Amino acid sequence: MTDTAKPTLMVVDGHSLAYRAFFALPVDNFTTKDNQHTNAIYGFLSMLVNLIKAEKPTHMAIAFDTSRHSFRTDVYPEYKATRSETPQEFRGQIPLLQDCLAAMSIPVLTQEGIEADDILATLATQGAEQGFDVLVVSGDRDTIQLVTEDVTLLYPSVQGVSQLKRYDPVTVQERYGVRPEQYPDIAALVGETSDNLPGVPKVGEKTAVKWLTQFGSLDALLERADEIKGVVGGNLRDHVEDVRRNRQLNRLLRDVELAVAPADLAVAPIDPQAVRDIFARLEFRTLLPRVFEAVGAGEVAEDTVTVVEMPAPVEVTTAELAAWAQEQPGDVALRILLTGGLPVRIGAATESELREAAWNDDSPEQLRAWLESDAPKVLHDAKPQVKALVRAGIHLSGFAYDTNLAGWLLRPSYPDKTLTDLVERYLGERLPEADPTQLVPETEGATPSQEAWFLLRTAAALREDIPESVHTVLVDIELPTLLTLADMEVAGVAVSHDVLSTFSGELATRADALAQEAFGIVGREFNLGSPKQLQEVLFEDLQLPKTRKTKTGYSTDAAVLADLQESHPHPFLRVLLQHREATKLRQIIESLDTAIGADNRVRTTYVQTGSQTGRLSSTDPNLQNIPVRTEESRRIRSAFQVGEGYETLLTADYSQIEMRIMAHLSGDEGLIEAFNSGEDLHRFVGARVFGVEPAEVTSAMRTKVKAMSYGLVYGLSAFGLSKQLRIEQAEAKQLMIEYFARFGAVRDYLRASVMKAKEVGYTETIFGRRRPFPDLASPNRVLRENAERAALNAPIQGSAADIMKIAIFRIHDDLRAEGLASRALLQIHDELVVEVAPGEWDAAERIVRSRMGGAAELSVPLDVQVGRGLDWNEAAH
DNA sequence: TCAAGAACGTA
DNA sequence: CGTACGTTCTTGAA
Repeated sequence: MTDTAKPTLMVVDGHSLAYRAFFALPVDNFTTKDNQHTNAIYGFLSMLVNLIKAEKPTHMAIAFDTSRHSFRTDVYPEYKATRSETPQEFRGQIPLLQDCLAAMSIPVLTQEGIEADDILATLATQGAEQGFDVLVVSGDRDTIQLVTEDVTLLYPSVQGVSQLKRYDPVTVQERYGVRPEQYPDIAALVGETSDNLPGVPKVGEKTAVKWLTQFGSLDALLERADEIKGVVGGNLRDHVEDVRRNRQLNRLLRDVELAVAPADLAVAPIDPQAVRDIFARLEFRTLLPRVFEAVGAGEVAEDTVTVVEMPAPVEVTTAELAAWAQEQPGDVALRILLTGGLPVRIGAATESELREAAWNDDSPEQLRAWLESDAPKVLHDAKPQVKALVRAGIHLSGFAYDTNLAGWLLRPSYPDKTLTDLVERYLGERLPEADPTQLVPETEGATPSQEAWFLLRTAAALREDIPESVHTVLVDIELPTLLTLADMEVAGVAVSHDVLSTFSGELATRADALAQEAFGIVGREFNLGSPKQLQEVLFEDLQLPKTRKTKTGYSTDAAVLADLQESHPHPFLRVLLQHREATKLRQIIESLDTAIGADNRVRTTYVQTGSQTGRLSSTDPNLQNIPVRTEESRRIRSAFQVGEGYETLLTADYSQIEMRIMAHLSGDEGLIEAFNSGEDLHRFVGARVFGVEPAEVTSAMRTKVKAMSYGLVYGLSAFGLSKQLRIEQAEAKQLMIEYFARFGAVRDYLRASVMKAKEVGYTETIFGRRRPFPDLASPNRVLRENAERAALNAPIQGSAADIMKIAIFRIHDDLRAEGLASRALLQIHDELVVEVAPGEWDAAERIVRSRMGGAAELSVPLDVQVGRGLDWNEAAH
C-alpha cells in the first residue's frame, strides 16, 4: 500500500531512443516542407507520450550525450571509435527535440564529458535512496546494471521503439541468468561490438554465465583463470586485460555532480502555446492532442487561465448603440456582420458591456457620427468591414487597433487568420463557434458583440506582447494603410473587355497553330501543357539529353529549355516556348476578363498580412503580376484604362528603391555618391567596377553590374550570378571581387546585418518592423542558409514596403484633405497607379511626387518617376 | 474533390 | 546554389 504513495522518477536516455526512432520510422513520411527531417523527434515523442500515460511519473528528466568525448575515451581512445558518424539528418533533430521537451516543461540534462547513461545512473541511484520508484528508459544494455527492487529498466525491444521490455531483478535473472549487478561482468567477458570493446574470443553469454556462477565473481574468475581448460581458457588468459578494461568502461557513474536532484524534477505544467508553435513548425498534427492528453493540459488551464465572465449582449437600435458607444471613455471593440459585402448587424463591446443592433437603417446618422469620430475603435480584420462602411457612405475614423494586423506583425510567418485563432493563442480561450457542418447547430456561435468582447481582450493581450517599435509600425503605418486599401479596393480599376478579347482571340489562333506545328514535328498529338507528357516527348521521342531533376522527373521550365536549345537546337523547342508564351498570356487575359464587373472595373483584394516582409499581396485577381516584360505582353496593360468621369491615369514608381535603401543602410560612400551624382546607377557602378569612364561602359558591362547589384539584395552567389549571366563561374567570382573592392561597405553591411539577426533572432526594417528567423540557428545547413539569404533581404525589401505604404496613405489622405476626386487605384510594390479627375493633374502630381519622395529621410534621394496616359501602358512612359 | 508540384507572371 | 508573392494547369489519391 505504501508503494502507491511513492513518487515515480522516470529518467530517459534521449539520444539512444531518438536514434532508434530515427531508424525505425521512414524518413519520407516525416519531412517538413522546409526539408527538416522529423522522424526521430516524432518517434521519440510518441514513445514518451505513451510512457507518460502508462507510467504516470511524478518526476521526469531526459538526458542527452554532449559529445563523444568522456572519461571512457580518455581511458581507451578506441571506445566507440568504430561507430559510424551519426547522420546529419539525425543530429539536426536533437536541438528541435530538446525545444519540444522544453515546451513540454520536461528537464533536459546534459553534462560535458559525461554520457547520458551516467546521468541516468546517478539519478537512479539518488532516486532510489530518496524513496522514489525509478524507471530508467534506455537503449543501452549497460543500464541493466542499474536494476534493483526500486529501479526498473524499460528497454526497447527489437520490434521497435513502441515496444518496451520491462526489466526488474527477476526478469534480468530470467533473461541473462545473473543478477543485474553482475550483468557488466558478462558484458566485459563477451565484449560489446558496438562500443568497440572486444571480449574474450569464443566466449558468449552462456559461457560467461557459467563461469560467473562457478567462480562467484569476475575478480575470482580472473584470478583463477588458469583453472579453465581448453582453447577458451587460453583465450581468457590472453585477454584478461581486455576484460578488466571492459569492466572499467561499462561501469556507469553513479556519482556525477548534477545541478539538479531527483526532487527538482517534479512534472511541471506544459506551455501549451509553445508546444503548439513548435509542433506547427514540425508539422505534427496528430501528436498535439496526444501530448495534451498525456501531460494534462487541463492542469495548465486551471493554473494560468482566469475565467472571465462574458456580459450578456443587449439588443438595441443603431442610434442607442451609437449613444452608448459615444459615452465610453476607453476603447470600444467593433464587429460588423456582413452579408454580400453590406452591413447587416453591428456589435460593440467594452470589458463590461455588450451592445448589438440590426443594421436596417439606410442612414444611421447617430452611428455615422460615432464611426466617423475620433473615439477609439478596435477591430479584427477591419478591411472588409471598412469597405462595407465605405459602400454605405461612411468613412471610419478613430481606428485604434486591428488584432489581425497586430497578430501578423508579431508573427508574420504564422497563419493566425481568424479571430478564433488569436483568441486561442493570446487568451487561451475558445471563441464560441457554431458547428458549420450542422444545418441546425447544437452550439450557438458568438454574436457580433460577443466577438467584439473577445477581440477587445485579445487586443489588450497582443498589446502586452508586441514590442514598442512594432506597435509603432502598426499604428503609424499599417492602420492608415488599411483605410487607404479599403478605398482602393472599392474603387477598382477600369479594364476594357474589348481590348482583352481581341488580344485573346489572336493568341488563341496563334496557340492552336503552334500546337499543330509542334505535333507535326513530334509526329503525334499530346498535351503540351503536361510536363509529364512533355518529358516523354523531349527525352524519349526526341532523345534530347536529360535536364535538371525535379521531384517528379526532369524539369521542362523555360530556363532549362533555353539551355537545351543552345546545346541541342531543335525546332520543337522554339515552338514549345512560343506556345507556352501564347497560352500563358491568354490565360492571364481570360482570368482578368472574367473579373471585370458590371461597371467595367476590376477589383482586387490586397492582402495586408500576405507577406513575411511587409509587402502587400494582391489576390482575386492578382493585379501585381500583370505582364510587362515584352512589348506584346504590354498590350494587356493597355486594357487598364482611365475610368468614366476621370481624365487620365498617373503612374509613379520609385527607381531602384532597394538599392537606395542598401546605400542608406550600408553607408557605402561609393554607392551614395552614385545616387547623388545623377548618373545612371548601373553606368556609374560599371565605371567603378571595370575602371573606365562612365561613357565607356558598354551594355555588356552594364548588364553584368546590374545583375550583380540586384542579386546582392537577394544573397546571390557566384554560382547564381554565373548562371544568370551565362558566364563562367570564375568570371562571376571575379566580378564579385571587383564589385566589392569598390563597394566594400555593402558587403560589410550585409554580413553584419545577418550576424545581428543571428544574435537577436529577428531582422528589423528602418521603421522597426520585425521578422523572426528561428532557422538562422538551425544545424540543418540548407535551412540555415535559406534563412540567411531571407534575413539579408528582409530589412531591405521590408523597408521599401514601409516607405511605399507611408507614401500611399499620405497621398490618399492629402487627396481627400484637399477635396480632390483623384484616387489611388493600384499598388505594385514600388509603383502606384492613380486615377486623376479632370483638372486635377497638377495637384495630383504634386502630391504624389512630394509624398513618395518624402516618405523617408535617407542618405540618398528617393527618385520618383511619374508618367501620364489614358491607359496603364501609355502612362508608364 | 483536393493537394501537391511544376511552371511562370510581377517587384 | 537569388528574395517576396498568386494563379493556373496537370496529376494522382481520396
